Amino acid sequence: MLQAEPAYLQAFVDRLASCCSLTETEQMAILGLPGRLVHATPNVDFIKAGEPADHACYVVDGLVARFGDNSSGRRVITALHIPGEVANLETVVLPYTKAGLQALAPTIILQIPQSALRTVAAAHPAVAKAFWKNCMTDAMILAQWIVNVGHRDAKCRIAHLICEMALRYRREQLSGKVIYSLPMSQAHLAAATGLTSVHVNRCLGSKPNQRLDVWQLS
Amino acid sequence: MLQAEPAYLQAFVDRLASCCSLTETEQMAILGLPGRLVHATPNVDFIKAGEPADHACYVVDGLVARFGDNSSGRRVITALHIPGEVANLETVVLPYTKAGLQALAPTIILQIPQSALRTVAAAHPAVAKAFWKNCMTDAMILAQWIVNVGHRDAKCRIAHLICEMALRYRREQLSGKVIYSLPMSQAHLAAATGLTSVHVNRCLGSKPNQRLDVWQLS
DNA sequence: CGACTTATTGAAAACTTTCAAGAGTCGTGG
DNA sequence: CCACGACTCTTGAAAGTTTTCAATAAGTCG
Repeated sequence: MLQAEPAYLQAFVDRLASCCSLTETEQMAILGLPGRLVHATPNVDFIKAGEPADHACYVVDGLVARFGDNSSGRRVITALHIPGEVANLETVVLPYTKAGLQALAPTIILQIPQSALRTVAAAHPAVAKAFWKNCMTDAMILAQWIVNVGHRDAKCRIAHLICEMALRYRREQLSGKVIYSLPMSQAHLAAATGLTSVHVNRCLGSKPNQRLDVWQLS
Repeated sequence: MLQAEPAYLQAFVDRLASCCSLTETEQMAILGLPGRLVHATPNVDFIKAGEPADHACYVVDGLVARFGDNSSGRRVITALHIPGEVANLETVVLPYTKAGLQALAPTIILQIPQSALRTVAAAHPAVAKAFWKNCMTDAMILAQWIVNVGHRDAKCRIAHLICEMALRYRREQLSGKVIYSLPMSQAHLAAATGLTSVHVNRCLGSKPNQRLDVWQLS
């Protein structure tokens, strides 16, 4: 397990630095984190619910979903993670997760050992604070998600999800327009919005040949 | 603003210590936090959405709800906080909250200045970690809440909320039975489950004189 | 008592799911 | 190159759930 060759983690550092000030040293400490690149197969959990995670999962490319489970066996998406995000940073303080992690499309993950993350956080209080803040930003997104899936009708849920993801992808874009790919099936969208895939399909008001997976907002 | 006379914060320390080891010194540092006791009027925001919070709100007695807002003006409960919890500990790293905080019943709040919390966290890394962990526990509850309001039918949502609160109150109880009071109106319950108050009423299968606010589970 | 909030009930309307079936897409192997 | 299987998307009709609207009872507090 060597240090990742290209600076995959630069996007993560940028994300942290955009809301916390980090010194050069602190940024280098994060960039120097060791990691192992793996491919995640779509629709197969690469982190299983209930098992301790010995590494955090940084999304290099693709799309990752966090799954919960309603009591009747249906799988529920509670969060999405796009490239540049760590899907389970909370495991640094909470090693046992009740949620599973799964790629929705072919995805590249950088596995970062917990031990390395803890070492960096302990050595650099500002980094620990940035991690904490990053986790809380994710938590605010969870709260927004509750409003979305619990208190809006079907069309608004879908529209809101698409717009939320637009905002999250925007940080990577230079121009005013946001063009992004959301490689989810309608069934995935249903699991993320608390609807059936049939109803998602109807709400999308689909005409033949309409595609879900590329969106452009101005 | 003197140090709170009785050890109101003992319950919070116990909560933190139950999942993180904290030394005597660290526990004393938390117990020694300054604070001001205030009464919160029910159904009036004591923390307003969008304003920076210069203090964290520790619930001494009563019940506090965190509110979001769906786009059509309906208020939505995204979290509940019972005595012994800090309702907005995340403001230590995220001073601007998009959520409002409101008491659902007559409630006593201990306002703890952010500056004091930051000082303690900076001086004691273990305390900072405990705070972080406590925040992430709340975030896991948010994820569970998504499953509940987004992916279950009405009866299950209500039942699940009542059971969840039972588990959270249980830590305060000595015996095997859990007896607790959940001082929410049916309209509050509706805002917490994503239903209408009319439907909550029907699901409770109410007969005359049935009371919502005291539950007993064995 | 009187004003206010909360709880209750019915009937119609709206929304969403379920079930079932058919069509389109994609990658694999014969 | 085409057939096949697996998965995704699409559509209709019936059934089920939840909301809306409206009105009445019950409870709380000054």
